[in-house]
Amino acid sequence: MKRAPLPLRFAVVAVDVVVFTLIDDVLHVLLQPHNSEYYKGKLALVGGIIYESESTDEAAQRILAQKSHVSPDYIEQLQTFSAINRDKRNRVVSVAHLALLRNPLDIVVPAGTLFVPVTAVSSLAYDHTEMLQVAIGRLQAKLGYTTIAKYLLPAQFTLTQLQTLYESILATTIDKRNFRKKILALRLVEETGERQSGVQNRPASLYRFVHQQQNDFSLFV
Amino acid sequence: MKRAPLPLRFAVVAVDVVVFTLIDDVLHVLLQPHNSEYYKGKLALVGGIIYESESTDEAAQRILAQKSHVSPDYIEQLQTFSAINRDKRNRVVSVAHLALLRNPLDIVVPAGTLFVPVTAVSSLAYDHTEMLQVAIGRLQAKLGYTTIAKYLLPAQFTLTQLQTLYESILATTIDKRNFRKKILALRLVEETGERQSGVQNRPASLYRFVHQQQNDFSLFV
DNA sequence: CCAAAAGTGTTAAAGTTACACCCATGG
DNA sequence: CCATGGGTGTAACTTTAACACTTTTGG
Repeated sequence: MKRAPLPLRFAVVAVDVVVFTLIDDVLHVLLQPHNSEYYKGKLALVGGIIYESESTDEAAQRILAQKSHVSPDYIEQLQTFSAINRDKRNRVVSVAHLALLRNPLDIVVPAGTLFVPVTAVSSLAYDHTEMLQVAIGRLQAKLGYTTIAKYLLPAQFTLTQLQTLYESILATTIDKRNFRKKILALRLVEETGERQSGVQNRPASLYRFVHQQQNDFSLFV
Repeated sequence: MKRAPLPLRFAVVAVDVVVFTLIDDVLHVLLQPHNSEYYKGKLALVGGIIYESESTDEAAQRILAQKSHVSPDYIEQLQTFSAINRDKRNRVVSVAHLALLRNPLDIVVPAGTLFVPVTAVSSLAYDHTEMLQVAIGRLQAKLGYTTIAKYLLPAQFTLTQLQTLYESILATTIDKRNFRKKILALRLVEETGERQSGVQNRPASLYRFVHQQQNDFSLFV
């Protein structure tokens, strides 16, 4: 009779965070040089081991702050990655998170840490390339039925900024008139009464997201 | 200066599985009496500790087979639950899974284990009530844009069976003509050429799901 | 012939798509 | 006055929603 394998009593539970932000209307992800002997020369998502005293969401926040000085405007759990050899050193089960950051340029990140356009990311350490793919898919999907975009824009923004965000992240183009009709008809945003200044063309009206959470519409058919 | 807390070196990583199945067109969930000193008298989802040699998905399959003799037709990861006191005995991080089972009546489950209509479930052990809620929400959402329903129906089924499945799980009613038009227009299913037998009314045509995965339509606006 | 469920079409309303020009501002 | 991006309406088409009767079978 075969002996049953042992329960995994000493699992390392980690979190990894895919932090997205917009720089010049282009989606960037926060990356760091990994600090292990393997995967030499590769970049990795920001991640680390959870403490006894915190949930994975709390761990994600803490690790982001400690390792990258980033304090995201939004965070949610993405998916747990548990392939046996996903980390070549130990058995590590990692809970991946998706985070969004509004003002990347206000942050002084540690040396080596950087924001990379997602289209320019080549292969990352561990299974982080897969995590990034899952995160991009999730962000794209959620743009369609939530107001998650608000965590990538300033408190006040123009409808053109909002449209450009959608076009950039979804890699499509959208008709300006139809986009504005839809967004306004759904009452996702409201005018602040203010307008742009310091532009050398007609200043656009500034909008804000309406406060109550709105997570059940459908922007694209 | 305050000492930093210790990394969690001895986390227990568990899986819990929400197994859904249809019995008499009603959604049921697989439950077992828990076997810990706490939560006396409460039912719990099927769950257990992962092995060193398996991913969480593999663990979910194994634990289901061992503890409930169930071999599901579909399984996916749902969400990871990591609140510090979610298990009163130890720090346990649990990766919840959603599973679907086609033929519950073919299975002889162990004594105590049972399928309970989801509407009849009261409070479960641990955070399993929350897991069940998340699972129901996920299943409902996925009915709208995937062919996940196929894992709850026999290989051949009538359009009425399919519609009843939707109505039952979504707790709505649907117009028969509109439902059939939509399902057929999307080419989600095709006629097998066979018909019902042994019914004392006009026998319905039997359909099967078209093979290729279809995960990007929208059934309900 | 009766009971039971299967199967089928049309119309009005709503929503979506495609498309082009004038407006306001700063320099 | 020019360059730049802001802002706006309509018509064709597609999709959705509402609605009731005839058909086929077994008993």
